[in-house]
Amino acid sequence: MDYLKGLNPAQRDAVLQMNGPVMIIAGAGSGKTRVITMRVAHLIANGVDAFNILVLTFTNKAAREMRERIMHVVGEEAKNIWMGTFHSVFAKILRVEADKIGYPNNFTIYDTDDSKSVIRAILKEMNLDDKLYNANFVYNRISGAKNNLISWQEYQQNDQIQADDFSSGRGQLGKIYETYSNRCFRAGAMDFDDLLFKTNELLKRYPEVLNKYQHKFKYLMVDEYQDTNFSQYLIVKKLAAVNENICVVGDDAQSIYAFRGANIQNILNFEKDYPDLKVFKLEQNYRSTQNIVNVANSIIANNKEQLKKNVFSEKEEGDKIKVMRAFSDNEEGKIVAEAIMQERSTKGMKWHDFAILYRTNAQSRSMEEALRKINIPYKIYGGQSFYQRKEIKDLIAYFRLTINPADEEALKRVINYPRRGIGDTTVDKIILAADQNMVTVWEAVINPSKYLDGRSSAAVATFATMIQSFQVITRTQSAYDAALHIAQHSGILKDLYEDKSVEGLNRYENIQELLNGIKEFSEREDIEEKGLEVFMQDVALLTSDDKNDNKDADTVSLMTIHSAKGLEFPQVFVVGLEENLFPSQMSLNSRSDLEEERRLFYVAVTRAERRLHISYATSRFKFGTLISCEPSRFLDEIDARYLELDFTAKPAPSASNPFFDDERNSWNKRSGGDAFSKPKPATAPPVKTTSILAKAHVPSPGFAPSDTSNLQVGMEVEHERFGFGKVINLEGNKPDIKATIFFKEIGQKQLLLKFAKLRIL
DNA sequence: AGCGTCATCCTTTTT
DNA sequence: GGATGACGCT
Repeated sequence: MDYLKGLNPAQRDAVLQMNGPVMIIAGAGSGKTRVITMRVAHLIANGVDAFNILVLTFTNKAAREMRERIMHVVGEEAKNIWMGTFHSVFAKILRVEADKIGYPNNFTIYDTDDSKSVIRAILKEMNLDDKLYNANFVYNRISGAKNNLISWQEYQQNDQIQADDFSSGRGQLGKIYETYSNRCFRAGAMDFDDLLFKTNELLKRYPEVLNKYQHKFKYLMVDEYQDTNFSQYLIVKKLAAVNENICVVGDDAQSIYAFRGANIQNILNFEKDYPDLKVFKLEQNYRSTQNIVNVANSIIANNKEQLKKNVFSEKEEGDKIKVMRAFSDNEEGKIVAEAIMQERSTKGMKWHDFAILYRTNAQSRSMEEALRKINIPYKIYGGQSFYQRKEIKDLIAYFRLTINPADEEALKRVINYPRRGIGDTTVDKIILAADQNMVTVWEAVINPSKYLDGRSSAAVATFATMIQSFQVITRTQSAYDAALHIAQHSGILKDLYEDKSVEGLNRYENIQELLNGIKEFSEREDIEEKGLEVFMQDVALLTSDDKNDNKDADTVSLMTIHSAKGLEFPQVFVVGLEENLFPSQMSLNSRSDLEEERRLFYVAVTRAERRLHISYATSRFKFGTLISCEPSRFLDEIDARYLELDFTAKPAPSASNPFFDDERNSWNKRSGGDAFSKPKPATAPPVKTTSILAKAHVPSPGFAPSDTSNLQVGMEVEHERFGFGKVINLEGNKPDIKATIFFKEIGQKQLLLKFAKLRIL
């Protein structure tokens, strides 16, 4: 019972409550992971078979770390626990049961890119306006439906949904959803949402299957319960229905995945589902100083929807929270980098004691550049995953196609890469043929003479033969041997080897790295099946940091706040506290979205153990144009007595930026309680420039092109991008009149009048 | 067919 | 500033 030592009374009670429904409301830093770990250990110590325990986590990383920690307490037995993300656990179950719902057990998992690509193809075929039917929008709509367990049939029959779609002019969404579902089914593919949707279908249609897993998983635990969506909620509820040994752990204040369908009501209403629920609240924060906890509390107090709790710290009061202002995103990077440099040397800390957290991935670049400039080692987490790089996806697509030849997205990706003379026209014909004959696309590919004319059919036949040879190899050889064979004989390795550019070299190395990873897999001794097929089962569900984490490396960590959830660092820099960035512009329309942003800020702040720094910039590049920014409203919400303002940063003299006037500087310089509130300077519409090059021209306020039909030589004009100039010649007839204009900043240019946007001065 | 150039859209956030 | 798709040239 050693593991009970070092737990506070609330923690211990939660651990000891083995049976029946349990909800643990765990404030930030309150030892949540520790409680889950110990609770599992306690179950095992009391005779529960590890095979009967299912622990669902939110990330693979969380699952892995938890398994390790449990292993420390209970030993090897921990390996037998079912533990993983919802997606990975139910993908595993679906592989076993796939035939019941009409899928092959080697089904492909489509990632978001695959899904959107399918949607784009459908939109094109249906000839729909891709602005109204933006692929992203459509994807989210379908995803939302699936997360709420609305099938395409139900979608089409639901009056409310149909009314909504028609009133927004998107009446075809139901039809798109239908086609999308059929297309995925034909390809033997499930998207992320299907993994949960189809699990629900399976459990609903096959009571004996449900029964089997209900008895297998006698004890269920769900971490980050506040982030579950309806689909996940229902799976858990069904699995727990017999034994009701369900323990959910979460913190409503840290619910930050509503955009993905997470329903905060799942935690707020848990009590209604299980009347004899035992609730435990963990309120003591062991992570952060009092100042940090107080700041976090003062932020979250602005939210209406929340469970009451009183998070407190008994650690030292700690430093005040430092707020830094920069004049540009690049300068923000610079002051953050310098602050890290200084804190490290004066406090004798390590690089890995620091983390920089941001709202969007795009913000990492300015941080990276600044760190690199003064030689601070860093590592970016998240962002583009290793598995999302083009060359990796290409090779993986060959693997996918070999394992599941129905996989249309994989086929489209590699049928003509490397080049083998099968162009878009031919591919379109194949897909059309498959549609018309109600067969899989692969069916058409292996019988090209039936569907195509002689010339293109020969190339397709060669391709089909190649893939078939890969299938033979894959069935008989180890994952590594098969993978290497495919990399070589597909021509990918050769194609990349011949590219001697720096990027080409890099791509080649990435392929090598993937192959090395597969080799490692092939040499593992803890699994029996080591074929490529088995290796591939997890790949779609892996994310970047699931690969090589060498946590020993002494580097500063950079990541989005979302991916920082569950982590902690001695010193944290939260950057980009600006309106329209954090809170995100997308969140400003609804109260609930804004509250989610606020919870996200809460998560960011509570990552810090000892010292928290917050920064914002008064201008930044967005979509390649410079815009000016206002400090985030969240800064106003923090009780000023916990803050220390550091506005020492001066605009770099070289960056003589026309957009900062003294007037603007002055409102930011006022310190005190309302340091961030703005006397609403008549903010001109965001200042736009086209590039940072000196030649960039800023159009006059209210720039509007004039009617140029009567333009004469000698007139002075302004061009949106080229600036001011004088017309020195006109030639050509009516619609095609060409003007030669001499621009002050750029020099002479020839412009077609019917296209050029000119303002006559 | 294949390649290069131009235009457009984009941004949340992740399994 | 970057990725992706359309279009036009070879």
